[in-house]
Amino acid sequence: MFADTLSLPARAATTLRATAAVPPEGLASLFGRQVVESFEPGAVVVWQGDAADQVFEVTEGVLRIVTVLSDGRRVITGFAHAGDLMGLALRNRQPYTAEAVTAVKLRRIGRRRFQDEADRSPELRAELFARMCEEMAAAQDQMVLLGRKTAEERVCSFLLRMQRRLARAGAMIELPMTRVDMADYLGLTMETVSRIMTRLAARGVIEARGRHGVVVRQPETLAALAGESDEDEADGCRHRAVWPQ
Amino acid sequence: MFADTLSLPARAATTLRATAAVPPEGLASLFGRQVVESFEPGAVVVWQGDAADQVFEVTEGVLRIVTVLSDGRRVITGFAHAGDLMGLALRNRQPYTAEAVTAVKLRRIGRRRFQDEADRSPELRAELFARMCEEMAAAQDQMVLLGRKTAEERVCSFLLRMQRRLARAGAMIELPMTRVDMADYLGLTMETVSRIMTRLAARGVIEARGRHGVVVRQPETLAALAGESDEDEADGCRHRAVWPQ
DNA sequence: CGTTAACTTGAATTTTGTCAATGCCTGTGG
DNA sequence: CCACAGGCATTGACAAAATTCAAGTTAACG
Repeated sequence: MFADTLSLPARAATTLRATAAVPPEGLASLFGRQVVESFEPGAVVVWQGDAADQVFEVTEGVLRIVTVLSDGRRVITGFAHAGDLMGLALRNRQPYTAEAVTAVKLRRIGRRRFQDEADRSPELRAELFARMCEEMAAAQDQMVLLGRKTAEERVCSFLLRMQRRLARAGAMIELPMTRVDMADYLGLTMETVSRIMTRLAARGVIEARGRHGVVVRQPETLAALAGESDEDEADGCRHRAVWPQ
Repeated sequence: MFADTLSLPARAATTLRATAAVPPEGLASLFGRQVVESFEPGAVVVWQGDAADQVFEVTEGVLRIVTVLSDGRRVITGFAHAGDLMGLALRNRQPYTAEAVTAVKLRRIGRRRFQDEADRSPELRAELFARMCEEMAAAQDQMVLLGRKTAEERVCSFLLRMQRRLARAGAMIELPMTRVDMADYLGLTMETVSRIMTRLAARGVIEARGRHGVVVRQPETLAALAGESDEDEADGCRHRAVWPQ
């Protein structure tokens, strides 16, 4: 069953998501039968600590995935856009709160129903597996960003990711979240994010279009500043793994 | 198939790992048939960028999962202990290098073989799913740590995790990795880690036993300093999610 | 028992955070 | 359609946390 999934190229799941509205027996058809729910900006979809007995598919808009420490410090571990799933890592309790950043439409399905369907459909399992791999890869990237990147690199990485997600080079990037959201996602403060955005604009790397719009004027510069030059295939000192015995 | 897995309590997978040496038709029996390979401390098991066509099970010792940025900055995204799997998030290329911290014994299995077995065995799929959920939960925690915790909280969280992993309260914790490894895992410098460890020892919270041994003298203090007081069920302002329509 | 890498400790520096004031979108209501 | 309000964002000055650089120590290994 996993076979088809496992042989996909590393980022293929992204494509998979893009075309998810069409295919026959996977996630799309499963969620397609569910009622669409709507949330106003700021509305909470699930609370940290609640029973985690649902899986969600975002149909429209953007969610923020938030964890709050006891003293109020806030961490955003991710944003969920149209086509993204939430609640895959099924546990008894929600480890985070999910809030609507923009107006959001989504579908939900109960854990039981979801697992029954997964039991039955190899296609669904394959998609599910691909999504989980994708999510783990994203988490990996985020740990690198938070662990070792400078404030500037973090902001540039973020802009780059958003651009890739929206896929149209040269077009305007829509950043629906506030500066505080960006800061809590990047492990910075609002002020630092703001300063860096201003500086990037002053240098002509980006151009601000109101508060939530950005046009990337110098994609190469942005990529260089993001410290993502060659992360994935850096130097030449790489060898095959040794197989002892 | 996922049914049994999905109804496990949030952290049950940890228990699952502990007993993994026994059960009938899951991961253990799959890897049990493979040859055991040995690695010296410092040896590389897989290189970042290599083909990712293997899944590994650590039998003995500790691995560090390392990502290196082009300019040499190093991030450790995790440590793999006995019983842990590596390479679950199958992609075309390894997103990280895995190195032996201590002497390591492990078993490996080819991706193809692994997926065939997963196709066949519901038990294996359930375990696999549980492991992936566990890994995602750990990644989530790490993003919180790296995103918003102070240096002291990071070190204390780390000590606490290590203690939980080794499970015996009051007993000595073995920290096989170097201070640099800890620093690269916690998003700090070696010096900062060292200073904090010294300070904790001076305050009597922990007691150093050589370079790689630590006894926790005041577990409650350590937990408080780790900022993990109630993360998961903080304040009282929590309500059920609203179901519009 | 000596060597050496790993660790500790201290002082200076840097980055980022904090606090506070100002400015500017955006959406509401006149 | 325009004015206004209020949240959101920017900007500046200062403070703090952590890093960097530079010696010293020490533990672990042969």
